[in-house]
Amino acid sequence: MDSISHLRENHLKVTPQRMSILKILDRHTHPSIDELYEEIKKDFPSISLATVYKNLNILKDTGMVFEINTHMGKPKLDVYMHPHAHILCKKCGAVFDVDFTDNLYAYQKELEKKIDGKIIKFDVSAIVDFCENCKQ
Amino acid sequence: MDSISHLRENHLKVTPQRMSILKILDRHTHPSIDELYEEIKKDFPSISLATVYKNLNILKDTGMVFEINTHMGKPKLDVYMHPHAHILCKKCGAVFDVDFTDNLYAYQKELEKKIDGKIIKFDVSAIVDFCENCKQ
DNA sequence: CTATTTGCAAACCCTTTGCAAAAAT
DNA sequence: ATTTTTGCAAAGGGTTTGCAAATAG
Repeated sequence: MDSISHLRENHLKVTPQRMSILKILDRHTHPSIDELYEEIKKDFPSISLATVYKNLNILKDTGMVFEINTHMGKPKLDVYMHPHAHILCKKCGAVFDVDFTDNLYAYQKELEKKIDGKIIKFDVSAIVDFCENCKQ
Repeated sequence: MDSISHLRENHLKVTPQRMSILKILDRHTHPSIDELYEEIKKDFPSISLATVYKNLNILKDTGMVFEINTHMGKPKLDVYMHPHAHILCKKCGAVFDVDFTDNLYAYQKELEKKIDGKIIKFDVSAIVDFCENCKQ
């Protein structure tokens, strides 16, 4: 579903600042909050950091946006897309997306059976010493 | 490995305050930092919150202790034990441990093959609307 | 026209830091 | 004897809040 429909469904107004946040997060570069802020300022030089925080909180409440705990440095931001896991590089701090596979879906099913309930979000991160780029 | 050996290996002194933190985390009740602080004060009424923070940072650096991002409310604390995943209850905020199974190990192997590297920590959390206790 | 959002500044945490005294090795 | 740790108080930094003006629906 596109961002605008998602906002409308949640009775949220479509403001340029809000759309800019979503557009940047849709790149899936997983910025930290201050990196996002710097990026938005390119389009909205006068945007307030408070506006960014307020929007992030609103978008988190709808489940559209969430934070990734990297266990090192600042948390990174992500927007919802089809189920995916994250690879976190300990060296450079980058976050990479990886798809779920049958094995992971099978574990999810196993868990749901075990707890007799539905998993509404499955958060999977693998921390590695070096990523592709850091291996050089 | 027991806590004392782990501390010695990392050239950390075995202080009563530090041991109290580890003893409490070993219960795997996943307290937040302030819940941990309240708990420690039962044993050390005069302990400083700064001491708790300093110890948590030191213990995180060794990989012994880490934070769980619950995506709601404050982060929770955990100590290392054999590979396990977490179930996070959206209703009450509680964190429960669940074991890895073959399916999850298989996904881990798949990922390691894909990235041609070793996963040093595999962080898996399932968020549910209600836990056992909240279903009532 | 009404309700939400923005931007600013101030307030409010939570976390870290500096330092002297105490404790561990 | 040396080094780390503790506890206190102060500083720091990220996040939230209140409010008037601007904007979206």
